[in-house]
Amino acid sequence: MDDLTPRQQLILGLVIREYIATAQPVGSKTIQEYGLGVSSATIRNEMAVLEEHGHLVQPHTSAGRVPTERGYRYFVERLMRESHLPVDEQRTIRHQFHQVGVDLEQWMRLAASVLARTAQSAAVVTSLKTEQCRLRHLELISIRDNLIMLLIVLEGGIVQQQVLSLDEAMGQETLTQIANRLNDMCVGGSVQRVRNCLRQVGAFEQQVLKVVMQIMKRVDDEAGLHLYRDGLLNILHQPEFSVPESARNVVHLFEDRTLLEDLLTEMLEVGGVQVIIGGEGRWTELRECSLVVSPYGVTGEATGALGVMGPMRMPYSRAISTVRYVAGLLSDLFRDLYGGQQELSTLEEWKRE
Amino acid sequence: MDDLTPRQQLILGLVIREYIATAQPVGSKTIQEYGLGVSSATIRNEMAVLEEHGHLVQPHTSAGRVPTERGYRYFVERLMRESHLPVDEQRTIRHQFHQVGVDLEQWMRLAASVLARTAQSAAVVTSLKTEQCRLRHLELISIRDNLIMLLIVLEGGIVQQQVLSLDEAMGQETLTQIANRLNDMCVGGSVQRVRNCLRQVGAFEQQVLKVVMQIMKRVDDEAGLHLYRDGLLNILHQPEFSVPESARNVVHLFEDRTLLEDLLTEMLEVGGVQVIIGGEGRWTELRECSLVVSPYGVTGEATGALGVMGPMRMPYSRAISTVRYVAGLLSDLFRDLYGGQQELSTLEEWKRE
DNA sequence: CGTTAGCACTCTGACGGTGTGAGTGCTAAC
DNA sequence: GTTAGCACTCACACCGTCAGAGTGCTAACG
Repeated sequence: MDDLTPRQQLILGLVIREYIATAQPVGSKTIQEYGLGVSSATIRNEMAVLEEHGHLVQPHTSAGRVPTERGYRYFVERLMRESHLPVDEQRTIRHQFHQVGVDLEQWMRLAASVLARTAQSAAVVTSLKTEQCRLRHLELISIRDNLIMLLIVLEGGIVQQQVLSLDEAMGQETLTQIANRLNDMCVGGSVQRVRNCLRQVGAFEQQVLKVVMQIMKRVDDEAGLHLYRDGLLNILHQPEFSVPESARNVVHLFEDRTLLEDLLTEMLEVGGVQVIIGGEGRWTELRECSLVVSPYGVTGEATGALGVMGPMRMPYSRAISTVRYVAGLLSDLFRDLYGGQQELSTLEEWKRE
Repeated sequence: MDDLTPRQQLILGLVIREYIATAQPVGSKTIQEYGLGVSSATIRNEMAVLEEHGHLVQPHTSAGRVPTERGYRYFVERLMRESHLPVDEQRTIRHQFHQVGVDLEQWMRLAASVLARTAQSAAVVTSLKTEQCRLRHLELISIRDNLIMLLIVLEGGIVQQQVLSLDEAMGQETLTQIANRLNDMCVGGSVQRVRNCLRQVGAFEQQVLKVVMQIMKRVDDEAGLHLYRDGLLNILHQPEFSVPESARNVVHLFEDRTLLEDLLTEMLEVGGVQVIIGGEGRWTELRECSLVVSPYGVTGEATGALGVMGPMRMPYSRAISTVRYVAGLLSDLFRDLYGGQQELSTLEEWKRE
């Protein structure tokens, strides 16, 4: 059903490229100027066919053609040649990441900023979500009399904190001893392992471990997910958002955490760069927008998603290569943190069973 | 120079209130309907005077009047009666804060959300900045072979992390010992105190302490400042931002960290709720907007700023009472964390001198 | 049968003129 | 000092017109 003649493909590709560049409906004359060697009438005929197939539409009679959702989809999947980000841009980006040192939060913020700037779109990056998080370290710090801070470091450098109030005051030394004991028992373990430790300790320790489990569960349920955003302004410059109504719509999309979270976490299931065009029927909220997203991180250990958002009329090729490159770069950086460690800790787990 | 007759004040107040409510230029007839007992001609005369004084302007001849920056300023300082947030709203807000438990980040995020919702504006909250931060705890955690994480807890629960790579691998036990030793020496101290410890330790410890100092300095220089934002959509609904150009302008303001940071940190100098109307000549970027901001936190220990942003035509009374209430609430919450501790730690510092 | 020149047709968007209504400033009377 | 009355000024909405872009259709061509 979706078979177009080579000439139709060529014309469809040209129309889409032209429309992406100009944001104006494309007429047969314009296409003729590309030098296909046929008259505008022929191109009109072909365009009429493409319209029948649902790849193009006219905003009104006697206007040029505009790509449909389906047209873009065909373009992305069959007409576009995948390209790589120019090497000098790659170098610039890598350089920026190396400059900030080893800091997860900075990385993700930078990733959002780089994506936004390079793809000239709005960018979103989720924080890492561990497949099933493991405890790396636990610390109890006295804040004052009966207030203490529980600090948890998870595999891969995620730090979580929680203030607890005690019934009776405890000194820092006592707390450190308790923390050391709990560390010895639980480090490297998942929520289940921590639960198993519950029976072997006193009442206070149980209380602490319960909070630890609660936090680990929260991280597992991605409730502690962070969202780093940047470049909203870039897409507000696009002509499709000069109508206040649609501008508000896109700002809403971008501000609403839940929608983006749902969308991005769903992307974790499949690998590689995904392109969502105009909501693709499923996400009615973003019928005007397209997204290019990709998971990143270390499969099976900790993953996140990142992507760019723009109008349907988006320079897909550039967006895709940017997203792919940044996702790969971030993954490499995190692999250095997780990397060898992963094998070691699963080995440990396996031995104890 | 700024003395208006009581009737002029009354009319100015009514014009501003009406304009805030309707966003339409206000004519003499409209004011007459408030029942002042004078004719529209009289009101016109008074309005002409107010225009001479620079409190009102006409967008064009034969249009109603619109308040100027100066008019709003007069209104805020002399005509508006300060009110409190209704008790039931206060209760709702308090309830939300107590529900999330003790978590700085959640508090600030919630504060932004509450401000945005209650004042129907865009809201900004900066994270806390310690006057001169003090080390509360320091931790070294082995991540793998020669990668370790340095974890620093500062007075008031601010946690900072940094990954370090070592020349030679070190076990967790060694690291813990080193951390304990450093803790004993430095806890409770400022950057200066940490510097004093440098001479008394070995090469590796020196390296660690240098990073600690670097991070503490960064926190002192507010470079690690976080910005929590919410409610951009609220102000995009305002008619003044239906022109794409000004919509972009306000999004830019709201997205640009540096500008907001500068503005908010400047507010830390003075206490109480500040109102900035149309940039007040100094901030050309926000000539269309007004801000209501307030510092919060514990004076002399850790402070931040929060506020709302909207069009000049802003319901100042409600904005001010909201900002004041939320700032007070956050301060109270933090005082519980810092509170008694403050006296204790300054005492400690003093004893050691 | 595919291609093309020619032509009639349609629709948008810009332009200009007109009329209405809101709101003003001024003046003269109270 | 206040007010009624009036002339005046704009913004804005409403129309009709016109040019231009682009189409679809038809008939002729190779």
